[in-house]
Amino acid sequence: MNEKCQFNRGFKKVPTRPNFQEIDRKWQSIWKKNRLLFVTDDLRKNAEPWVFFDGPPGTNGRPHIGHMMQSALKDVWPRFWTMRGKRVIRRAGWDTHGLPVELTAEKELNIGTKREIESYGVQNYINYCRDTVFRYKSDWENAIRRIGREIHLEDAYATYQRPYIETGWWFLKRAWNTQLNQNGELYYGENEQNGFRRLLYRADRIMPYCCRCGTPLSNFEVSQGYKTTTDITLFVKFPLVNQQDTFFVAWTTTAWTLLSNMALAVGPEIEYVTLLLTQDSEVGKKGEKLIIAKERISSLEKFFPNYKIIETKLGKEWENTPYIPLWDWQTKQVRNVKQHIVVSDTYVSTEDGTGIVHLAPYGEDDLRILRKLSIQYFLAVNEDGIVEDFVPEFQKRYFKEVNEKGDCLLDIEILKNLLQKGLLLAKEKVDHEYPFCYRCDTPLMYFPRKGWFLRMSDLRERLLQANELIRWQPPHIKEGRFGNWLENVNDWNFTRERYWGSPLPIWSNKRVGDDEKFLCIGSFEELKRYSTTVLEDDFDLHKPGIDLVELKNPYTGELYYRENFVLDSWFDAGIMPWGQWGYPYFEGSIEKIDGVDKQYPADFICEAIDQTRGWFYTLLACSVIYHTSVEAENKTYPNKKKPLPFPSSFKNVICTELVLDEKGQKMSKSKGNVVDPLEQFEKWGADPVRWLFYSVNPWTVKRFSEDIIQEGIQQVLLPLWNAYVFFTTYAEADGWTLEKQSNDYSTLDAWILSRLTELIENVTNALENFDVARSAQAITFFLDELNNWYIRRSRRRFWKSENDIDQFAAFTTLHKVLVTVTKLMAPFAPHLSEEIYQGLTQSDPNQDITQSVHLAKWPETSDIGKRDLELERKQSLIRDIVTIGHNLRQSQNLRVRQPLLQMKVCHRTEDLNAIEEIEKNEHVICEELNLKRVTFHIHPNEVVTFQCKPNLKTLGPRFGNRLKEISIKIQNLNSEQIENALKTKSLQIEQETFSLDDLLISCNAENGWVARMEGDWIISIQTTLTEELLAEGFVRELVNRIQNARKISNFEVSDRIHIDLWFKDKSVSKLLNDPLIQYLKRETLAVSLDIHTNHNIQEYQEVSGYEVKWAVRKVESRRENV
RNA sequence: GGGCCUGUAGCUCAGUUGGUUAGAGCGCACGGCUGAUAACCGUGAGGUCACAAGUUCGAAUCUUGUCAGGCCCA
Repeated sequence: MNEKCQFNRGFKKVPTRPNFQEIDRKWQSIWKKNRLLFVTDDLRKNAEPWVFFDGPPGTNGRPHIGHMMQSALKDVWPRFWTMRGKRVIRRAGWDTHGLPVELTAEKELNIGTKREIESYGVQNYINYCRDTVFRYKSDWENAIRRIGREIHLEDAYATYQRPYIETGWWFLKRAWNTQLNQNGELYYGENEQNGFRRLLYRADRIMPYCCRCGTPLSNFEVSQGYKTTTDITLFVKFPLVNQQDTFFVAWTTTAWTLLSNMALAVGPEIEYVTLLLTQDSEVGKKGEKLIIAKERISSLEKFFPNYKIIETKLGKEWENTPYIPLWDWQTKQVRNVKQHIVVSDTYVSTEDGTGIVHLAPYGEDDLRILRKLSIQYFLAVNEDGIVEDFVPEFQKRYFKEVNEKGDCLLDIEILKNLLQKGLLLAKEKVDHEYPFCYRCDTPLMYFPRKGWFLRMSDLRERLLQANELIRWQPPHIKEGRFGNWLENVNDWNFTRERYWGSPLPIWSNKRVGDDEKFLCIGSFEELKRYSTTVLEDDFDLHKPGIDLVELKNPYTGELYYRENFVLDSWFDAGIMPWGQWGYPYFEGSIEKIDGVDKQYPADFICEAIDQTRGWFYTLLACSVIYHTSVEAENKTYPNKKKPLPFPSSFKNVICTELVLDEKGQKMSKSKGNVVDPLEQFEKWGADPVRWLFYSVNPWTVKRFSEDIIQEGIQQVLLPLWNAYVFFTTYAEADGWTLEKQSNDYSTLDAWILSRLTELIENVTNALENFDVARSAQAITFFLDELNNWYIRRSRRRFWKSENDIDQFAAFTTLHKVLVTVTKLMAPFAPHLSEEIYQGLTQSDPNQDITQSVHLAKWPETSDIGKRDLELERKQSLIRDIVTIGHNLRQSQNLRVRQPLLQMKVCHRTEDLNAIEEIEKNEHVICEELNLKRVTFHIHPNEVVTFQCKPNLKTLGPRFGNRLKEISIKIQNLNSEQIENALKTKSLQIEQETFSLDDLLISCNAENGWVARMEGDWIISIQTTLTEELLAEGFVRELVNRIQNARKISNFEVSDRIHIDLWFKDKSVSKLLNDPLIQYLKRETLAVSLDIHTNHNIQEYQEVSGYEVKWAVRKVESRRENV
């Protein structure tokens, strides 16, 4: 035993049932008082690092049970690797910026629009946000502590702190300096290289925008405000240039966007037909030609009853065809001539409309195509929703102005205007889902807004390559959800037009067009250098202060003004590997020990699956950018080469799934089925709740059910505790101490130690592979074997007997097993493991915290010895035989307390080795099955006779009408022939060969016996009961009754008793001969026994068919008497 | 509409490159054990492995399709 034994005080019996909550509190306070985590850090100061990143949770709500699953899982591997000697820095972090915080603040301040925020005062608003941030922090800390997660909370990083923000600036400056050309070549430097473009750029992007609130909305906000509305949709005729009376027909659900029509889009491979109208109608005069997609004809025919198709062309053949704008002022608004032409793009479909799409800069795809083709555009409706003055027909109108009937007035007027010009083919009212502002119910407008982007699409290949280096659990995420996302990755718009966030460190000279220049600032020091005003060292980098900072180019003297954005809080999260240390500027406490280079990349992260597009993605994106920037630097400055970082900032990741309620429903406040984690910890204790999360794969959707918690207690935690109670009970009773060890192991000892070796292998292996459920299963299975075979079988060895050495060996074995198991369980059930481990090692963590199980060396197989597979196989043979024996007893209704004379055992292939092995364990079988003896036989005919029936299912198809004849032959086989067939596994009758499948073999025992063939074993048990056997059975029943009486009377296991017995039928006492009386007394620790013959008692109870009454009482305990 | 996942006993889930009769726990029924355990053990009942087709000597497992549920995205 390598555990340090502080002083040998002997073992103390422990309560039969553990109080999990009390154990939690006890150890949490000891760990805290003795600074376990700090001591751990100190001990592992020079050890090889194993890196864990804690994804920063947002602190704008209370932690729920799903977060607790995260905590439970995140806690396992740092503990495991610490025990294996690695240095694992465990530092918590908080995600403190972003919209959720602002929404909380807005709600509480009862403001909602940017204008309201401005009038409340941006500084006040920022202060308020900062205060809300830590509103829930203590709830989080309590929950994390309560579950027993070991992590530095007192030293948590927070994304709003200056060092973290500065890391973001450092990072963006690197992205700014990193430049790529079309061949994928890299350059690194402040000045833009010819033909290269920066990873960082500004562009327009379509945002859902509320023109009343003056705010773009996030996807989440948009999804809350969908409503069904009725809109007028128009089929509009766009006349072709130089082709009289020929029109493209496009369909739109937002008439007002026609004012900004820039182009028409067709699908390149879609077929378009030109229809000739052969009759005047509402849609047009006879002779007019209309171009629509061929597939749409059937749905549009209703508008033009008489037509013929005169031409069919593919979309791409129409490319670049010019058309006449709907209003002539439209041409004047842009300098570029390239507009009002047909373009082709694969996003066009023929599912609705005409297969021709009108493009205006109010849609994501529209803008993408316009930008791709360098088509300049103008906005006829501004961000306030007002039509610009250059539109003479509708100037100053609001785009969603409605009348009493709810019709949109602007749309109607546009309709009328087009009708007048003969450019309207048809109109339809359509119900569809349209997003409204969830705050003020204003219809949203998709509006192009400026924003800053990271050029992720150019880094797609690098992202995919980095992903190759990651091990995903479950594995399908890698190629599936995450891989697909990377394949289709778009540039990352990482800026927001909000207030509470890290500020974008970019300043602009605010000139128009190509003359606009930017300065990207990489640190506070750099900011001070360029600033026109003096910045104090405690200057807050947040808005609004930062907005007021003006920069001056020292060479040109030109002034620069801040780009008014804050950073996406996902960006904050993505730079966490560097941000948590304030890299490269900040020198803090832990990070001095070793910098970011050793704490990168993470060996392990673990978050919920919804992070695929969240933290998992931004972490990878940032690490790829960083990796690329270092590569670019090395290319540009070959003399100063830096080591290339790992392309991904994490190597292994577990994606956890949702935790549902007991019925499989999503937990939600409105349903009232939310489980409060703290309540659960108080109800069950931390370890039982933790175990729930380990027993099922974390990456499958799981239900939170108290039944399963209870199951874990019953199957794992209580069995472990019970084994511990057993050990301490007898160690105390017999004064066994660690000095009385013996390696003189019995077969059973060797067996359980061999099983223990396997357990170590399995648990270690599973944890190394991030497969927590497998390790939990292995532990569960082992504890069952320990309790229900090893301890049950060895019980008597722990009682005081003449053979001290064997008793010592038993104690030594059980002690070793328990110490090892508690170490293996320490990462899962830290409190219970510590409690038991301390009880077993007799150390005192209050004196020396380094004796904690969490600093123990992780068990290795070599600590125990080699696995003995042969021995394990033999033991399982015995258990098989016992099982068959139980089975046979049951079939004859012979309870185990009734002794039987004999069992015959035979192996049907005459496996002498197996038989010999069983023979050695005859006593075990006798005890388990309450038999007088077991005999072993080589020839089955000594045990049973065989009978055989044909298997008609297999023989039928083979023999057809010969079946009857064959069947008779088979039925007439004698026992020896069948036995022979069993041995050789085939049978020859005349010319036909039969396999064992063709025969339904059964066996019969002689009279007074019952037999069964199971697998290769043939077992027979004698069922005849003699007088002596019945008497013995009766006594064993009495023992049982008296033991129960002892228990009911709460006697100690070592208490000596006196027994009184009364029999209704006085002759019964004759059954009890002296050996049986002695047996009865020995088994019940009775020092005396009276059988009353002279009495008159009514309340008898039936035992084995006899009327009996019994009573017990305690007598002075004198152990040496027994 | 697209992508991914799931569907195995009444319930919760295992099932490892395709390979004997598909497993465990809970629950149920019956029986048993108890000088650690108000606990436990044994036995049994309970499965067309969602459905269909295909590949194969052989499919819960591989392929395709259908159905149902979930998640993400549009």
